[in-house]
Parts: sequence; C-alpha cells; structure tokens
Amino acid sequence: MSKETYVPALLKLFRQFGYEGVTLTKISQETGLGKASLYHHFPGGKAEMAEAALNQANQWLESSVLPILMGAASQEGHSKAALINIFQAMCEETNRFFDGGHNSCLWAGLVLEQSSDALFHAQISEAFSTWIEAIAKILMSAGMDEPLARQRGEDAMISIQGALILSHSLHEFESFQRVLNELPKRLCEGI
Amino acid sequence: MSKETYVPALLKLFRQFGYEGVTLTKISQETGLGKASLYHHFPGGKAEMAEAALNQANQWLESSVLPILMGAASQEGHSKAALINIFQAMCEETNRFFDGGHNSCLWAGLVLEQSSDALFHAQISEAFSTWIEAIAKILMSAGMDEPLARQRGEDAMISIQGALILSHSLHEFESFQRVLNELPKRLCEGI
DNA sequence: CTATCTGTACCGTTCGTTCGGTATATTGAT
DNA sequence: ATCAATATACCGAACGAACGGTACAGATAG
Repeated sequence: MSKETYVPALLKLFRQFGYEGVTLTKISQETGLGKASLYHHFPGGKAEMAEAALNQANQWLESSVLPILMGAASQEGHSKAALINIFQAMCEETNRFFDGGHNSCLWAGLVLEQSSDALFHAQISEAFSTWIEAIAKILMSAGMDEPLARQRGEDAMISIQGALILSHSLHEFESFQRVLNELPKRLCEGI
Repeated sequence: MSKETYVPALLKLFRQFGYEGVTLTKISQETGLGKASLYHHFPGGKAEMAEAALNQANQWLESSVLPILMGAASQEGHSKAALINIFQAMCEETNRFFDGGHNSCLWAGLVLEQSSDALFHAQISEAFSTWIEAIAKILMSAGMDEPLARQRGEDAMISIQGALILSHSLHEFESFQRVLNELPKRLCEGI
C-alpha cells in the first residue's frame, strides 16, 4: 500500500481530535498499520502525519473548490445569476466536504491549539488566503471594487467557520445549511 | 489563597492550548502552585480545572453580557437607534473579553476536540443558547418575528466565532474588528 | 537476492495522579 | 492566656500508564 492510502484516515483523525488529541495508538487502529509501518511511510512521525492530513485538506481546496471559481473568473462580465450559480456550486462542494456540518474543520482545529498553530501556520494561512482571493477575484471580474470583494471573501470564510462551530456546539446542523444556502446571494449583494 | 484566585490562569491556558494541549506542568507554572497543591483546590483533577475555566467563561456571559441585553429587553418598543446602541455595547464587551481578537474562544476550542466536547458539551451548548436567546428576545421586543430573531442571534454567534478563527489563521485582526463594527446594524436589519 | 514493508518488543520521557508530610492559621476548652 | 486540636494551604517525590519513537528480525513481493 502506498503512503497516500492512509492519508484520508489521518485527515479524519486530526479533524476530530486535533493535534494533541490524536495518539499514535489511535492512528494505528484507524489505519490498521503498526507503529513501525507508520514510521516507514511517515519518517517525520506525528508531525509529518498531521502535515499530510493538512496537505490533503489544502489539496481538496485546490482541486475541488478553486476550479469552480477560477474557471469562471477568467472570462469577464458575469451576470449576477451566473455568479450565484458558481457560488452555489462552491457551497455544495463545501457541504459535501464537511458532511453537512458533521465534520469539523482541520484548519480551525489546528489554529485554536496554539502549539500546533506554530507548526502549521503557513499552510493554514495559505489555505484561507487562497480561498478568499479566489472569491474576491471572481467578484471583481463582475465589477465589484477590490476592498469590498476581499471583505466578501473573508465573510464567506467567517460564515462557514462560524457555522461549523455553532452547529457542533448545539448539535444541530440547520444553521450550517442555512448559512450555505444564503451565502451565494450574500456574496453577490450590491452587484 | 482561595480556589477562585487561580481560575483566570486556568481560563487563559485552556483557551490557548485546548484541553489536551494543557498539561499539569503548564498549569503549575502559570499558577505558581505545585501539582499536588492543584489537587487540593481541584480534587477532580484536570477535568475539574477545565470545568472551572468553563464556568468562568459562562460567568462572564451571565454577568457582563446578559445584563446589557436583558435590562433593555424588559421594556417594550425600542427605536432602531436604541437597539443599535445596545448591540454596540455588547460588541464592545465582547471585544474586550477577546482582547481585540487576540484571545481565542474556550467554547470553540473545546467543541472542536471531540474528546473534551463529550465532557463539557452541556455547558458549552448552554452558553451559546443563552446568548442567542437573549439577542432574539430583544429583537422580538422591537417587533421582529421569532424565527428571524433567532436566526439573527445565531448569525451573531457565527460571525464572532468565524471572525476569531479567521483572525487567528491570518494573524490579522482587522476582520474581527470589522465584524464587530458591522454586527449591530446587521442584527437590526429589517426593523 | 534485493528492496520494501510490517510485527514485536522495547526505549526514554512525560502524562495525570497520589502519597506522605510540613507550615501556618483558626478554633475551643481549660 | 495557654495549649492542644483541627483545618487550610501547600509541596517534593514518586507512581503506573501512556506517550512518541526506535531497533531489528521476519515476511512479502519483484
């Protein structure tokens, strides 16, 4: 089995328990691999395993979200309706990735542990920046001025992250769904 | 020294590192107390210390936030401007508590670790519910219908939590300030 | 035969926790 | 006022368990 086989299990674990909360025993159980095998595939140990999970999340962004936005941003002059469709597709993919709100966000979990934030800050920061910029670009291609477009990109991240936390806190996932449903219109407001 | 003396230090630590990230050694250093002494004040061990920190956060909500909203909700018929002033006061207190976005949220941190969520879910859930309901009540007293008022309460939590995560991820705190500045008007929209 | 992979057994360290005990202050009966 | 008795606050040292990580020999496959 190749290294990549086990990365989804790593993503699941670090998402669920955070960096400090994940133990090699848990990883061993989840992957079915002994510790020695884990160190064969990830010589850097726990830190490299977490980084692999993080890369998997950033990979999702790059290969499942950005294409939706970037393919559209290249051509100028979208109608408002076309923009809303694009953002709807983005939200659907986001909803799928977070399993309707049941999955929590690896980026958020690692950021809130200051200890792991130090190790992974670069990749986390890059993920958010990339996503925000992609949203801003498509809004600017539809005529929105840059500062507002950037704010809208930030608003998207804020809404998604906040809704994930609220949903987990209340064990109730309607609010996450509502946010994703309302987000496309909110982003396009004023176009 | 009494037990309450050390609770602020506990709040600071569990906020910063999460439940699994905090060690008794760190607590000992931060409080200046030996490990054994900690067990004199908190016989329940680490779990009781985290619960004390959680109670401190919930206490802040009850004694510093709810009075702003509840004193106002009792009398009927606020003008929109009066409502905005009240929510502005709420946001200022929130900004103070989170030190301009530099502090992260204990509730969010514990929720994202599934292990600790199991232990503390009741208190976290209650905190969010209480805050949401207080916002909804004051909006309803100004004539807003209940489902929308509840949604606005949820939106406030979502914005605050999301902005905290984004600010920590980007090491940039303007977005947190912007959210708090815009929140009062957003909550009152449509009144 | 070689290179990759894996299970067992183990390493040193740190975890949360407990034990036994000290120092100081407060009480209560004489 | 005196002096034992009690209560409170605190600490050094050590506990077993679990941690992340490693050494090494056997299995497996090309």
